[in-house]
Amino acid sequence: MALKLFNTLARSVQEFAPLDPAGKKVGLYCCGPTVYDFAHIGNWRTFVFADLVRRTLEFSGYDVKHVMNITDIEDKIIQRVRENKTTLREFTGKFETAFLDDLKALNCKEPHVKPHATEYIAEIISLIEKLVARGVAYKAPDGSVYFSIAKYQGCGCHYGQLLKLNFDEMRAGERVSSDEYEKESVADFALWKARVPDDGDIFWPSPFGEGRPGWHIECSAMSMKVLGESFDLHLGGEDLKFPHHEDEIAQSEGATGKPFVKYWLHGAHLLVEGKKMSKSLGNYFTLRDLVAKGFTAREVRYLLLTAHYRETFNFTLDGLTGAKSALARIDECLGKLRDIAAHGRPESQSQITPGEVPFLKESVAISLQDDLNISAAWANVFEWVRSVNRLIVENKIKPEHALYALKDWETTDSVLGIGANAAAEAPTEIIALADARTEAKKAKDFKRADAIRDELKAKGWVVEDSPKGIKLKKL
RNA sequence: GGCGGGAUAGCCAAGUGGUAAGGCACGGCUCUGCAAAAGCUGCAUCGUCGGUUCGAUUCCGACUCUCGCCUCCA
Repeated sequence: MALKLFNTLARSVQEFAPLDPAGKKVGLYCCGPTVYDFAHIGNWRTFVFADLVRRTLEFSGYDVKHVMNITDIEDKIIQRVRENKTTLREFTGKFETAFLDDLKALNCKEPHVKPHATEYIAEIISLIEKLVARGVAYKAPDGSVYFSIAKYQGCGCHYGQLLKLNFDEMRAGERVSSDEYEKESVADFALWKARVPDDGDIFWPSPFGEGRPGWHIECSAMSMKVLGESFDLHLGGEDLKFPHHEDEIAQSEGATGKPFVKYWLHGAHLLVEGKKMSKSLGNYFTLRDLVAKGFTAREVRYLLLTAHYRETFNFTLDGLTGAKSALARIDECLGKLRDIAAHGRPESQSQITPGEVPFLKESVAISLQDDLNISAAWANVFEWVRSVNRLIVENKIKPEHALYALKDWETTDSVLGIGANAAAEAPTEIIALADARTEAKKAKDFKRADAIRDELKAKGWVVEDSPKGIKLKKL
């Protein structure tokens, strides 16, 4: 079964076929962060989605080159650099580091290439020159360079590939009033922004005069430089369809005359507690905020991965608590398998073959190949967990079966990226208490045993009895 | 105003023209000294109104509500 993905260009689910004639190499570009602040949970949904796309491609056997840009020059950045009386590099460096730390905490695979806009000024300038030479860009009286949509369309190019555009019906008035630049047409967008006093020392020389790149041009310049003039996949949040991605297409195809990207994938936004996230509503969370509330990045990743990427997802704190329980169910099952694999169960008399332990990786692969149906994939996982638990109860899992099941899980998890729970080592004080409880139990002093159990719970540890002894788990 | 998504149990969320996956929460049973974990088990006719059909939650239309883009935005 082949991988199928929803291509915004076609507005439909299509079978994925890479540009590579050998059908092996895949170029993947995802619009990265603009580093002016800590990324919020909505941003993370998109990056976790991108990670799932990459992992699914790799799981399907493709050799993926994953590129994610870091936008380190932009209006808001300049404004904040000025407000904070710092330097561009220092300011953006801080948030880039935080971003990459969080990305790692969420177990997102690191992109192979992370180009910075400020390191691609030369490529950006040469791309703009190409557009000017082809007559689809012009220099305005204010010194900025704009992309002319009319000229572009005049060349027979199609502007509006990702969505239906109707300029007559658009709220053009608002655009004009909010725009301070001297464009020929309201729909035109800046490729190069002329230096203004507020920019301070943040500018670069260019054949068009001192200034800085516009917002969209960096992605065209960097993606084509790293992945070629035509590449396979370009991802981003749904809000980027227009104008950002549409403008990227125009700039790129306007310069090269070649198709820019074969498949465009867009991730939907999320709501938090049923409402649009906003700082004033108090439902605006960064990953750090959630960690401070006692949740783990692993739980956040799981929760972000419970819904289909094209559906608006309602992210809630209750949902995170539920994620903790759901993960514990998986961890519990894996822990039992590890115990069996490690110690064996000599009393097991069953003559089952490994084939009786259900396969997981195939069913998950099939679910994900259907336009990343992650919800169905989790259903596969939990059905597997129940089957395995049942076999364990029935004493039908031998060490070799457990090893086999764990291997199957490991392969499956290479695409889910949930990983193992960081099993906390109990401190000696806790172990001593647990031992005291065991002694009390032996003496049939259950009152004391229960009191110790409550004490352990108050200290954040749960003690479970089993035929093989006690087990301590961190709450 | 233009364009595009949604509305499925207490919550989150898949899916299908033939009476609805999975997770969380909740109830019952088994196991347990009691728990926990685990197993078994119970819990929805899919926003409203029409239409097509032998039959619709699934297709079509209308309506209501809701979210997004059109302006910086994941």
